[in-house]
Amino acid sequence: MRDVSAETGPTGGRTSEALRDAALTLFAERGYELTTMRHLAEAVGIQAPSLYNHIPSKQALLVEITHGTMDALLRLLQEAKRRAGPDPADRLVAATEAHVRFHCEHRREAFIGNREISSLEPGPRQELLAKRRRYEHGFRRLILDGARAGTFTVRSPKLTSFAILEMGIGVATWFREGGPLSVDEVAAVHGELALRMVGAAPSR
Amino acid sequence: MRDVSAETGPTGGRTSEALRDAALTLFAERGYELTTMRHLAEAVGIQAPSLYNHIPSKQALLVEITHGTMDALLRLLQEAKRRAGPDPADRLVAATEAHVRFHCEHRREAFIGNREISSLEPGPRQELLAKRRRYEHGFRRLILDGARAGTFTVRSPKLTSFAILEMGIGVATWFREGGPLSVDEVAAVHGELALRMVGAAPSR
Amino acid sequence: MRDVSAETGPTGGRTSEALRDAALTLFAERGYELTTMRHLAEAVGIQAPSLYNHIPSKQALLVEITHGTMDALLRLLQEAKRRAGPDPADRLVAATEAHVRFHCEHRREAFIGNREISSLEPGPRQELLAKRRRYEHGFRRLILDGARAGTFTVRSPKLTSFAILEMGIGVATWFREGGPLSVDEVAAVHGELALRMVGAAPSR
Amino acid sequence: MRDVSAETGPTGGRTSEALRDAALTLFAERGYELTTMRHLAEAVGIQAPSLYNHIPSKQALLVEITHGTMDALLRLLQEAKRRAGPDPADRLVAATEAHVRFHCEHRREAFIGNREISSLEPGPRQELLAKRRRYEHGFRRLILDGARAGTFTVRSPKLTSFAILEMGIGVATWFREGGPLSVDEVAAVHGELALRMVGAAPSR
DNA sequence: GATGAATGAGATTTCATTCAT
DNA sequence: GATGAATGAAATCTCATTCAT
Repeated sequence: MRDVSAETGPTGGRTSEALRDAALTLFAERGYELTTMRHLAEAVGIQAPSLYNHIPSKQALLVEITHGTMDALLRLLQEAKRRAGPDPADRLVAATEAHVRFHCEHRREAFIGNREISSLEPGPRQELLAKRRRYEHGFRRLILDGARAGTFTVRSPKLTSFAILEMGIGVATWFREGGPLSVDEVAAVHGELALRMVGAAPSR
Repeated sequence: MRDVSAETGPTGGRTSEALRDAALTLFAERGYELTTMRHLAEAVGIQAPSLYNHIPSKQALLVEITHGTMDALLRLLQEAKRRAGPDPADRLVAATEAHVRFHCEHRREAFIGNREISSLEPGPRQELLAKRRRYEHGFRRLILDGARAGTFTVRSPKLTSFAILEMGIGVATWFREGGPLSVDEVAAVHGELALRMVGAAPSR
Repeated sequence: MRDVSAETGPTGGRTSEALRDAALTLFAERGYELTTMRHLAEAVGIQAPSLYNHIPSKQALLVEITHGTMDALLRLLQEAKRRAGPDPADRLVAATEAHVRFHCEHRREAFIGNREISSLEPGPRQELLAKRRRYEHGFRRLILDGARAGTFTVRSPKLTSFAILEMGIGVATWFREGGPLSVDEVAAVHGELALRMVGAAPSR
Repeated sequence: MRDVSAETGPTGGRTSEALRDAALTLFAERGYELTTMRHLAEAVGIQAPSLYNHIPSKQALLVEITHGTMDALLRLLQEAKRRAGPDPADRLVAATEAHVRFHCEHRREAFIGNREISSLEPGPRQELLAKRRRYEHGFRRLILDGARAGTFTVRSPKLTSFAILEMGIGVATWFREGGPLSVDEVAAVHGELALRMVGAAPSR
């Protein structure tokens, strides 16, 4: 499950890890703007200026989190497609489940990646939005492929892929590990919802 | 469609209205924290301190926007139910369409209402979250009613209502008046998606 | 007892009187700087800008209070001397009692007149300090006269007059009408203390 | 004579000391409200925000000064009693002289401690007033003891202790080191005045 | 006499960041 | 790696006062 922070970079010390974790929690809870360097420093047990031994800036921390998250999602999407085989329905379910799973298992990352886009500086923001578009296009292609094959019936592939992604993103808002619903259950429900949305649910 | 700004308060002058509008645009674009009083003042054409002749504080502006929005949604939901008659499918479609319509027509309000919850102070935040829960419960009840009547088949009413709401909320992110899709189209697509999600779509 | 506000000027309306009274109370309680025009306006039941129909500025209000107070004290001192006759002891007692009486009966004025000197602008401040010096010199002369006549024995006429005045000023801090001590009692005690201080107390 | 600044706190650096000194001078001269952080910073030779490396707030600076002063006075009173031995007259003179000495040698502290009470926030203000009451009670007890022993004759112990304290406080207003009167002289005069006030002055 | 709206000046404080140690 | 001190920029908000109505 260390996927996301895999490319953290050179600084892999204890404190650097703790800092990243603190940032995830604090950015998710209070938001990027309201999280101060002092908050982060306190969470790690050092003084604020010492943070600069671990990161170049507060913005860099956000960039790393948001881009790391988006990169992980893109990777997961490719992986799901590869594993799922040729059947359009199988592929859509696999992709949807991977999407939802990530939003359960990396709630904070996902939450930040969606809420704090406007806190990114123009450069990183544009790049992130580009990645998001790539990600969405990946889903839309799945839908279009199924439609062309006659397996899916969709009125608007674009709206449908938006809807599938969006409802998965929403999971990060409320999902709680150890809550009434397991990751598997949520993923399965969303997989079936996606199938229904494209008109390919097994007749009951 | 003036529902949202109905409870703007006593100061109904030209400037007060302009201020509210500026806040909607700026809060939506740059976020609450990054919008300064000076930005708002410039948008209205007065000096920053003069804003305090119209609002007691920046936070009050946010509270009014977020709560006004949530109140409007709650009203719209009741209205949709009343108008739709007794059929569960009709009711769900009406509610979903109203939900989506609002998120198209009041993009800024909806966007702020979802993104800036963490910028609210504890009191108003808790109250807003309570209203959101009430809203979601209203949708879930529609689904439960349809399921009990045998019209709907759902694995998880809760997840399903979450998903329907979430995908509607997402619309506020990308919808653009005058874009390729009209409000009616988006609402219709979402209505059908909702129907499919509860297993009640007309066989094709 | 309207002595103090005798030279209030042309504006003698209901509101103007109420304003002066409110200023006395508020300046005494919160201090000049911490009393805002809004506070004063609220106390009078109008809006802040309307105050300017009654006074030219906040500072003018303070000037009027402080100078009015000091003028009243100077007048009272002359009056006491005139009434007391030629005996040095009688004169000192009469002056001390008048001093103390005023600080009981015009607590707020006296308090402000002493505490807010530094809130006066340079011009009025210097003038007020000059009046205070004149007032003190008046007392010192009483002591010097008694000393020259052999009635009083004092090590330092200056320090003694300072001390007598200062202890009277202190009364404004704690005296409360209707409290355990009457004005007459306080005045009598201070009169005797003054006499003792100059070594002219009746042998007991 | 370093009593007052004894509890300056952790930051004992050059700047912190200079800041405290600047605050004493400026608060005494212009008053707390009219002294800005910028004034303080200029006096110390740094930028205003840098002050917050040394103190948590402007108010904290005032609290430290006023409470430090009152604590010092309470200590000095105990000390004077201890040193003076059992004779009531000796004890009263010792306490009065200590009181006056402090007001000569720590004019700024004493002045601020008396004038800026209303600038304190409610909590610290109440605590300070409580300390002042304790201090006054200490003096009053001296007088009551002497009266009970038959050494003193006083009409009102309360008024008398008020008067003795008040006249000492007044010294802080005008005393100037290097002026015509030395600390010793002023203290001696006040000691004798106190003795006369309680009717215990040596027959001349 | 009163007021709503506006304003210029300014105050305290926060914050990300730098730097010498 | 860590820190205390410092800083420039800036933010929200207060305040006395003005003015047209």
